[in-house]
Amino acid sequence: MPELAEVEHARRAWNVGLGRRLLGVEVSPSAGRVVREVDVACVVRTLRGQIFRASLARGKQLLFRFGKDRWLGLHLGMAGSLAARPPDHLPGKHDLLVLRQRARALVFTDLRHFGRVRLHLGPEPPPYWTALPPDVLSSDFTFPRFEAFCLRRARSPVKTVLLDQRLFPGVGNWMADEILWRARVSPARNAGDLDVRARHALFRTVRWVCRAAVAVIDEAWEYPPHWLFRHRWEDGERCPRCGRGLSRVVIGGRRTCFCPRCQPPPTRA
DNA sequence: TCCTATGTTGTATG
DNA sequence: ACATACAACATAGG
Repeated sequence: MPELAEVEHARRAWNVGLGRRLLGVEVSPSAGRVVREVDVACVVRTLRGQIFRASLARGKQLLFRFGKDRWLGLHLGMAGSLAARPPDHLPGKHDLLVLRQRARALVFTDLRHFGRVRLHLGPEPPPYWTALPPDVLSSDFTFPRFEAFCLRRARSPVKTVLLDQRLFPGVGNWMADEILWRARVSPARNAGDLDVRARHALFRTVRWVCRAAVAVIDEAWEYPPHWLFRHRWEDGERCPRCGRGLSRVVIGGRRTCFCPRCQPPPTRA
């Protein structure tokens, strides 16, 4: 379930092992697609015996440091998760990576094998990491930058633009719907056609939803009933704000749920 | 059997 | 070079 908040949750799930040594490293024989750009033997050789030193998350990207200069990059794909298990954990079918410590096993599970494992050696984080765009909650996520990006993607539906990780790292399919619903912007409207009110609402709401989602996962672990999240998954549900029946369509190849009353579609000229 | 699913990427087209 | 659109990837569950 990896969007921004779940990725952050995954990072914390491994933190229980910080400061402890990796006694063994196991890569599942079926991890071929996920461990596709690194040699399996190299992963084992690089990480085994090292102490787990740091964990970082940026958008949907995760980075873990072992020893002084060994970095493990993870992307959870569509259905990946991280967990700490008992030390004698027997790897399940989709446990693609298991890092053994004395007191626990740190496990990367990926049911759909859309995730990605990377490796980097050096005192600094890998170049791709350093080049990642600013977090939406950082001070570098500015309104002018947001506006310029909307202009660049002027002919795309705003729903599609919100999924662009170069500007909205961490925003995924359900978060994009949540943002648009709260900002009262139709997902079908082109990014270049947004009026100034809609642009401000979106800019504010992107940050609000990202912050709130992390807080919810941290505290309650369940999104409240007044979130669109709880109502977007099947046909026939009602808008938790106005009670009108929700619409479900496909935009840019992705399931999109919105309220036709709160988010009136663009009127065609 | 067919459809769906919280994501990215390669390729084709304009 | 840039923007846009979409099939493809692998798997499980309804």
